[in-house]
Amino acid sequence: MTGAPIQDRPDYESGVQLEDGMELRVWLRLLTCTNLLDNEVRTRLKQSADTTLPRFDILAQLERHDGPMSMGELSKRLMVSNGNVTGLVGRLAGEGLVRRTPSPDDRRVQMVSLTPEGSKSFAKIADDHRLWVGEMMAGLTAEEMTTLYGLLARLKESIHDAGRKNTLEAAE
Amino acid sequence: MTGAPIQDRPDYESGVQLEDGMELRVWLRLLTCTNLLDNEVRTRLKQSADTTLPRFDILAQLERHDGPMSMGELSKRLMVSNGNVTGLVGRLAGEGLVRRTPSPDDRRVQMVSLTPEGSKSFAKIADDHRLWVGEMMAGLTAEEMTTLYGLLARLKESIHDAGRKNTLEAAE
DNA sequence: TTCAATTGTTTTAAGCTTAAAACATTACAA
DNA sequence: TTGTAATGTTTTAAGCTTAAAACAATTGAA
Repeated sequence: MTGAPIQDRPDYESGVQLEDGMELRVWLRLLTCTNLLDNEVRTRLKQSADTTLPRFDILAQLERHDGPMSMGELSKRLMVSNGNVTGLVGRLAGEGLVRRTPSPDDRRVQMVSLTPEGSKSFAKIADDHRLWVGEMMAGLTAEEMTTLYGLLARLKESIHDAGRKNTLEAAE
Repeated sequence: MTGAPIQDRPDYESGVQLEDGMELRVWLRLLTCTNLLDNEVRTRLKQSADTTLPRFDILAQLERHDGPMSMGELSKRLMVSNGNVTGLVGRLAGEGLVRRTPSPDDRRVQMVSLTPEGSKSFAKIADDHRLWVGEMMAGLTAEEMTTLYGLLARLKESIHDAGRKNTLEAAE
């Protein structure tokens, strides 16, 4: 045998101890929810389009952007390393979803753009994606979603503040 | 140059479109928050203990568990593949934090346990970890955390329901 | 003009992750 | 008892990810 496929997802909450503080518990539950959703999306992406989230993210950026985009621009927008983009775009090009062309202005630069197939493929996947996320949130009322949205904004700020403080300390 | 180190984190919200529904927006914000926190933790883990989250998770499981644990048990608890555990435990053993011993009862089974250094290392890291998470949530009031905790529970249920429905459909 | 610094990209080495195949051992049915 | 099925683990092939090094081209200061 080969061990059960990892369809079910890490539920970090299973390890919560009595003495753990509220912060840790909120964090672990946040992680659990995100993993559940994230992995559900990845699984369906694989099943229904035989693709991956990073590939989809690249297509999404290209679709949004008007006209071709350089590797560096892609890397910045997606906030992943240059080398990462090199690999992903290479694979997408191999699948015919994306095209690479040297920039006429600067011979260092590679411009990337969607092929017609890439564009078509993205449209279908994006629709599905929206549908899936909608399904998975169907259990929340509009009000709950609004509240959650607001609380997450507060959390985002809080994390940013902590990160900033940490950076300053490290610079001392 | 080598491209900026990826300290800052994917902020998927930057790509949100006007026509995107509330569900998608909540999802992207959730993803952003989790990535921020997750990556902050990973960065600090690397800085302060030169280790990684998966390694830490293994140590945590072993610490919680009373006595040695088999590879398969570890794999089940952490909900990662067997092969993954093989690699992680191998690296931790190389660092002297963990020990592998063949089970006396069943010659297929490898038992894993913390070494004294592993135990000591874990204790320190766990303290730091708790501290970091506390810091990053410091901007939320106790009430906000409670509300968030509750909403995430609802979301978790909702995702589970959707996943179940999907599985049933697939089985048709 | 020339050459050193800067900028854009790719390559490399390493770790994490999975699914599937391979291997080793145990359990159990005939 | 014997051999097949089941179980526990490792190996393999592939993709994602990063940081750092290498490479290529451009910019700009002497």
